Amino acid sequence: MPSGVDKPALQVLHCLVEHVGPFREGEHLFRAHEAFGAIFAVRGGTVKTRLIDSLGREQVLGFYLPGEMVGLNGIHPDHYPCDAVALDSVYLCRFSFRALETLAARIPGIQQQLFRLLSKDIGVASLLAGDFSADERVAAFLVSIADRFAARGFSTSALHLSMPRSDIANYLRLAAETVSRVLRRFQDQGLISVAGREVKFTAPQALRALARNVLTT
Amino acid sequence: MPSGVDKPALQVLHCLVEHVGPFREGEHLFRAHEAFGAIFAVRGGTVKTRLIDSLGREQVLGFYLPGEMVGLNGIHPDHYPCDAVALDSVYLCRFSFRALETLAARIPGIQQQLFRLLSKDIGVASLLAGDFSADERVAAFLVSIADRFAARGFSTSALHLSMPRSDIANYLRLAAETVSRVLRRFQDQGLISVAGREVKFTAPQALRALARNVLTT
DNA sequence: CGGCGGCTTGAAGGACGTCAAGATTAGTGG
DNA sequence: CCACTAATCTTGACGTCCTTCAAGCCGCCG
Repeated sequence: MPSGVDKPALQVLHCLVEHVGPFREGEHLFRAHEAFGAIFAVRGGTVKTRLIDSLGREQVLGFYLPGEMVGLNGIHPDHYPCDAVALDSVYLCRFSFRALETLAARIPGIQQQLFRLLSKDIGVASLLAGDFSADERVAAFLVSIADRFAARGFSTSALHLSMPRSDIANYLRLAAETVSRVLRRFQDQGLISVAGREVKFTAPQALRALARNVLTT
Repeated sequence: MPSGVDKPALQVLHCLVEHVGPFREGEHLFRAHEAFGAIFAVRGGTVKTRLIDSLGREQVLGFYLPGEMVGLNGIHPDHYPCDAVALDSVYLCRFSFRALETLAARIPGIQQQLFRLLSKDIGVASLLAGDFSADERVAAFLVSIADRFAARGFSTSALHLSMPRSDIANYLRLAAETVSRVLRRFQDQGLISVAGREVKFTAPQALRALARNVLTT
């Protein structure tokens, strides 16, 4: 996770880490309003975060792939601001935040890294914030997932979506039918090839061009 | 600003504070990509933050009223991620961030406060993130501005919008014409009374009911 | 095999954007 | 004090993108 942390610091870190899992599809890592106690690094599987509003409607906030951190946004009010749900079999590293925080006071690298991760989460919301077309949103979503997998060494030409269309649609603030139609059109245009949740990139440049407006904002 | 900071700490703070201004309408507090050096507290006037994308289009990110902090989101990459522009005559307190950061290492209250302010900025984006109707967005905008003024002791029944319709529309991801139409309809429905940039709240409960879905997310 | 949930596809309707033209206001100089 | 200009704001007509509603399809598991 941190690049600028020396060896003794890493050894202290190991004391804080706890391997947990597996969580099965639909199980909760934590729930909204629970006391904030830890942040999690995904080792395997996929996690979605979501919020249920007063009318019972779900709002998908984000997806977390292997190598990414979940739960950071609970720091402020000392309780988690959303649910975290496993989308398939999920394995995690659990970091006790109390210990991490006191550690941060002693090792400047840690504190900076926390600030960095926090700030990064602010920027991610921009995928939703702008007034983008359905095409741009879906393209940006695919590119974003692909890039994050690629950063962890997975294939760059194909990927598996572990979430249903309805979750993608909800996350992108579109109707599930619209996502379906856009994927179909992308396939007809030769940009991708879709079979259920398996996606192959046949014209990655064109897809990236569509996504550019969204992701560079 | 901080409630849990004792008196000697406040005295140190005074050394970091520098009164600046006035900035006139259209003047920049800072610009995107500039080196990050300070955060600002608004003493008087209104500030908007915005981003100009590669195609030259403006994206309004937020408005800052007296008593609020601008520039926090520049912490991570060590340069400001957006422009900050005065909407009228603006007076500020300038906090050198380097000094603030070293101070934070010694006084735990400060560090917590910084984390708190950072996390708060994450949540604000939710006004834009959801798929809300134009009515809900405009209502939420008005309520949000009114509440923030109220928190500083200003009138709760009326307010002055210091930004043009186009900025409101851009911020809410709507067309300026739509904002105009919604305000007109709100007035026809007896919710508010609009005269240019002056807004009176004639049925605050009803307006708040409209905004609820947006703000409680 | 039969049912169920997720995915796809089509048709109709609505919400908002765009375009274009006025109305109002503020600011400026005579 | 008044006329003139230039933004800003409003209002209307029309088009478009996306949602909604409804039905059919596919794969999976009992």
